[in-house]
Amino acid sequence: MYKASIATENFIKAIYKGEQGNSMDTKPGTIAKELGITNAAATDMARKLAMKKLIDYEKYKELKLTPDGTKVALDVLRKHRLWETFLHQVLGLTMHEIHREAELLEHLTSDFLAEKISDFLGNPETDPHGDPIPTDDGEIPETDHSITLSMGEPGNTYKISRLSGSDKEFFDFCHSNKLEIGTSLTVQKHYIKTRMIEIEIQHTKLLLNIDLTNTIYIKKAD
Amino acid sequence: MYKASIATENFIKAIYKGEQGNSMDTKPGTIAKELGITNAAATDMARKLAMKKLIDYEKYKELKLTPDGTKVALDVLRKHRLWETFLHQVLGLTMHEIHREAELLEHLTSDFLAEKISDFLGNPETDPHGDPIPTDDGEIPETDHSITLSMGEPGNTYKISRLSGSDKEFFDFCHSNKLEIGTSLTVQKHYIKTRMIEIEIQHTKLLLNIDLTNTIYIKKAD
DNA sequence: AATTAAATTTAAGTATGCTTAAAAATATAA
DNA sequence: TTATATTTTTAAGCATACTTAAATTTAATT
Ligand SMILES: [Mn+2]
Ligand SMILES: [Mn+2]
Ligand SMILES: [Mn+2]
Ligand SMILES: [Mn+2]
Repeated sequence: MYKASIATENFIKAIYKGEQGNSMDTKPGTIAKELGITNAAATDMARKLAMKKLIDYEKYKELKLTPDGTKVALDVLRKHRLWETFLHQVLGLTMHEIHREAELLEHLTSDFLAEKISDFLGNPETDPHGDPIPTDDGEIPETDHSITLSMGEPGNTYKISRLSGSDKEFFDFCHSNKLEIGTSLTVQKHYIKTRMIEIEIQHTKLLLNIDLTNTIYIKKAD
Repeated sequence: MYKASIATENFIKAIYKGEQGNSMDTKPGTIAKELGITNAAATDMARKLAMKKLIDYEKYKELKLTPDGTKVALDVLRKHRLWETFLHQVLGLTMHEIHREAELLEHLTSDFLAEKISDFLGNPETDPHGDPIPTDDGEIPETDHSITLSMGEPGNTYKISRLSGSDKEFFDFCHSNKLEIGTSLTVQKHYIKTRMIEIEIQHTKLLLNIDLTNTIYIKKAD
């Protein structure tokens, strides 16, 4: 299988993230900001990846992963989430610590080692954030049916299923406001103009920014 | 602290290895062969590292690590050996597997994570090969007093303390000839011309090549 | 629709880490 | 000691992954 460089892997992962979530697109500028590089560098990389058939690239259009590119993304994502699970369960690292370390380790982890970690953990389907772990042949266990909190309907009650942020601030905020995986919440109201959503959780009202609620996933309480 | 690239870390580690063991020097050609690069590339890298004050470099002389360079070497070596110990004890990887994986992971391991691993393992002083693990402030626990098997005196009996090879062949050979850490052996005779050493181990005579005995360390049985 | 703003692309340049080929220095052997 | 072989260095070049600055295209405003 094609082995990409660290820069390439991070770039492709960023495109994948943009293709999936609703919080981000796959325009070069968006990818550039995500990775902390200039727009020029992103365009440059896009041209190179297009030549390697990892993305489809038309000038001034959004970047799109090819099947080969998607395979690279899922491979790295699998290793990322296996490391997060492992570091959390075995070494007891916190939510943002596991992400920070996995962001590095994911790039120098052999398929062999990934399998060993997966076996050790009992081949888990989700990581500690609730994100699904792709299988070694690039399938995503999407028995999930969760939606982002941004999509929650007013009046309905849900359980939090995924916290897909990455930095310390995000997890600190979630923790101090009882936004934890498994906790129930009721969506109250959408404020379109101010891009806020009002929820009630643990008898407390919260007004959350859409950018935040895009990274929080919920599931109908069964 | 200065963060070196992967290529730089491997290069400096190779110099360190040459400075320590008796099996290798630190001439550019030797380092190049060790790393699988050309002599030209090694000279090139030597010039760059000299500018960064990580090595002392005089043309046509051996490469010598500065104190800063040695610090880099010990930092990477610490992470390498912590990973080897961890992967062996927790995931049950074999001797050559742990080396292969640690050779990669060592470069993308934060000081933070290294400490977590060390703590988890109870701050071990040696890795599964018997090699000492440098401390986080760059000390090597050399309470060891072991010598290479090449230095063993005829008639004396020793215990094997370290197996410092790295590839599968090496460990397969050691295993099938009972060359394991802790096993006793008696040095019989040195053959200078043919560069062989005769030993007796588990009632079996073995004739070993000097290149091999340079990577096997022994200690006077106490 | 025309103007302005923002995003994207191109161009030129830099640092890293390699390569091959040729030149220079050192080591080995006759 | 001189010739030969080996090692080391220099030189030129290439791919990756970035930068800044300028040109171009697209998007947003008036
Ligand atoms: Mn993560
Ligand atoms: Mn990463
Ligand atoms: Mn090793
Ligand atoms: Mn390495």
